[in-house]
Amino acid sequence: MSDTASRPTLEAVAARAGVSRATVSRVVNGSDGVREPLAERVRQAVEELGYVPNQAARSLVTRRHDAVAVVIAEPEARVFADPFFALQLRGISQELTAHDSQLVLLLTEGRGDHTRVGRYLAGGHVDGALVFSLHLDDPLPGLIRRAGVPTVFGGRPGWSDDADGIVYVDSDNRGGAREAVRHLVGLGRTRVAHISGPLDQTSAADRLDGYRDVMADADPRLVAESDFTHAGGERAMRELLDRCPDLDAVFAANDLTASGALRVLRERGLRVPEDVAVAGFDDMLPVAEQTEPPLTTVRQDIEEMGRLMARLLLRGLDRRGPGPRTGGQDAPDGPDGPSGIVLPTTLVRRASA
Amino acid sequence: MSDTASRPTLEAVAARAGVSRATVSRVVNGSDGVREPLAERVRQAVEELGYVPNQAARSLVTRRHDAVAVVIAEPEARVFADPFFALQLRGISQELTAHDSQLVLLLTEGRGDHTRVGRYLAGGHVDGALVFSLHLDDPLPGLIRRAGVPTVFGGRPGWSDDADGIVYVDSDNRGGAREAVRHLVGLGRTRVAHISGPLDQTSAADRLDGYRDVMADADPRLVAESDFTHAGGERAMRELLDRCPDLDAVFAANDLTASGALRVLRERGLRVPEDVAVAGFDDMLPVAEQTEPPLTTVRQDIEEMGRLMARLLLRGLDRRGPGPRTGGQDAPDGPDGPSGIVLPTTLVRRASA
DNA sequence: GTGAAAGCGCTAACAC
DNA sequence: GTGTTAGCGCTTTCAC
Repeated sequence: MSDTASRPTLEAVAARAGVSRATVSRVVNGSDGVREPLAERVRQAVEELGYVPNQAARSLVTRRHDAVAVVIAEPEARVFADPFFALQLRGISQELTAHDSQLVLLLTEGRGDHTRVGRYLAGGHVDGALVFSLHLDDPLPGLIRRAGVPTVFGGRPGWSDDADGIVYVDSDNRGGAREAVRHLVGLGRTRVAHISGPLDQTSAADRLDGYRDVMADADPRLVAESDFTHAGGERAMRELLDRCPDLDAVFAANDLTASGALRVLRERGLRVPEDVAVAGFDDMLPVAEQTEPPLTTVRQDIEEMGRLMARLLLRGLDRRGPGPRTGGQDAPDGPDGPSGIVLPTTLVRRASA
Repeated sequence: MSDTASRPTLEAVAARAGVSRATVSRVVNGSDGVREPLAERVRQAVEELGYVPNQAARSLVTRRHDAVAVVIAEPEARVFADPFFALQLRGISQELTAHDSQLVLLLTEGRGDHTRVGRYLAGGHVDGALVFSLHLDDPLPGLIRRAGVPTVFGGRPGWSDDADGIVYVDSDNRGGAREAVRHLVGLGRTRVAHISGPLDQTSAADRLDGYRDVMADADPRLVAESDFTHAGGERAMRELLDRCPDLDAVFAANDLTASGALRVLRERGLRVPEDVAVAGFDDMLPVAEQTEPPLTTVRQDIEEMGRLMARLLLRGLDRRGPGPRTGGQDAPDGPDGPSGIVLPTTLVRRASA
C-alpha cells in the first residue's frame, strides 16, 4: 500500500543526506571514519527511506554471502521421525543468527539430488557448508571437494583417503557405547545384546565398536543390525529373542530403536529391567522420558553439536576472509590432516537399566 | 587442488567459444534464438570450463532470487519434539527443488528475532515467504506486510482485520475434531473431555470449536487448555481426572498431548479404551502408532500441506513475474479477501477408541 | 540470429 | 574524512 516502485538505493539515501554514496556505504557498514554530524544525517536518511542494502549487489563485489548451506543427505524417512535433526538445526540456526548469517537448507532425497546440491555449492551462493548424515559410499564429499566450499561435517566421515583438511564434529560414540555396556555388565548382566544402526554410518559402526570393546568375546548372534528407527528396533529385538532367548540386556544404538525393543519385550511378557535391562543412545527426551519404563541412555548434546559446527565454520571463514578461492584444501582449518572435535557423552540412568 | 583463482565467468566462456557474452547468456538461460552449431560450441565451453552462473550478478539484474524463506516462529521448544515441523519442511523442500528454488530457513526464538526476520524479508533476499506457527498477537504479519513480500501462511492466521489478499493453507481442524468427538460419542461415551492446545493459535481454537459443535452443552469442566506437548498432556489429564473422575473419553488436541494423557490414565489404573476412550489429532506416525494402545486419531497430511503452500507461492510468483514490487497487496493471489485452502482430514481408527 | 553497450546497486581503491 | 570512480558478472535492449 505504501511504496509504488522498487526499494530505495544507496544513491537515494546519499541524495537525501546530501553526501556521497561512499559515505552512506561506510555508515551502513559500520566502518568508522565518518564524522558524527554527517553520520547522524545519514542514519536519519536511512531510517526515513527505510533503506535496506541489496544483498545481491553487495555479494557481487564482496564475494561474501552471509549465508551457509546445511546439507542433510538422508534419503530415508528416518530424519523425519527423529527430533535429532530439528535440534541440530536449532543449534546451527542460533549460531548463524548471532553471526548474521543465513541458513540455506538443502534436503536431498535420492541420488539425483546430489548433483543438484553439488551445483548449488559450486555456484558460490554460500560462504560455507555444514554437511550431515553421510553414508560410506556417499558421492557428496567428492562433489563438495570439487566445489571448493569450506565445509564442516557432522559426524565423522567414513572415508579415510583424501581426508586432509577435513573438519568434523562428532560425539564420542564409541566411548558412550562402552559406558552404556559397562553399566549393563555392572548390573550383573552377562548376555548383553546390541541392536546396531546401519553400519555404513560411522556413528553406528563406532557404537558397535564400543559394544565390542566391552563384550570382546560375546556370542556374535547377540548383535543385530538395524536402522535407527522404532520399527527397525522391533524387528531386531524379535530376531534377537528368537536367536538368543536367554539374553538379559540390550544396548540399542539409539533411543528410537530402544523404544521399539521395549515394545517387543513387553509383548513377549518380559519385564524391564528385571528380565532384560535396556539402554539406548541419544537421550532424545521426547523418546527417552516417555518410554515405559523411562530409558537409561547415553546423552549427547545435539544442539551443542550444531552450534559448534557452525562456530567452527564461521571461524574458518573469518580467518580466510572473503575474496577469491585460495585453491587447494578449502577446509576452514588448514591442510593438516582431518581434524575432528569429539564431544563427550554422559550416561543418564533411568528405570530401564 | 584444481582451480587457483575464482570461478570462470560468462566472459571466459564467451572467449573460449568465440562468441559474445550475450550469446552465452542466451544459451545458458535456454532462450532459443541461437543457431545450433553455435549453441553447441557454447555448451561445450561451459562444460569444459565448469562454468556456473553467479547468482548474485544474475539477481542484481533480474531481481529474482530463486529462493524462498521459510519462517518458523515458534519460541517454544515444541517444534523440536514434534515431527510436524520436519514433515512440512520436507514437503516444501520437494516442491521448491522441483522449481529450482532454494529454501532459506528462518527460525525465530523470542521477540528480538522478529525484527531480524522482518529486516531480512524486507531486504529482498527472497522471492517469497512461507510462514508458520503464528500466534494471535504475533507482530510478524505486520512486518511481512510492510516488507511487501509475497507470502503464504501455514495455518489460518488469527487476525481478521486487514486480511485482504492473505493466502493460507490449513487443515480442516474443526471438521476433523468434530469427527473425532462424534466417533467417541458413537462409542456410547457421554462424558467426553477435551485437552486443547494453546488457544491463541487458530488450530487449537478450531479444534475446540469442533469439540463444542458436538458437545454443545457439555460440562465446561471437561475442557482443559494445554500446550500441544506430552508433558502438557499429562498435566491436563491429571487436572481433568481430578475435576471429573467420571469422564469416559478424551479428545486431545494432538497426538503428543494424547500420549501424555495415556500415560496418566495408565498411572491411575484406568484402562484404555474400556474405561476411557482416547482420540488424538495429527496422526503423527512415530507417536500415534507407538503409544500403548495405538492411538485413534485424526490424520492430516502435513507433507502435502507443505507442498501445497510452496506450490501456491510459486504459482503466484510466476504470475506476477520478477521486477519491482507492484505495491499494495502483495499476496500471490490478488486482492480479493483472504483466500484459504483447507485440506480435509480423515479419522484413523486404532485401539485407543 | 548475433554482438555491442548500458546498467542492476553496491564496495573499495584512490584522489582530494 | 569525504567524494570520485571503476568495476563485480550478469541480462537485456538495441543495432546490425
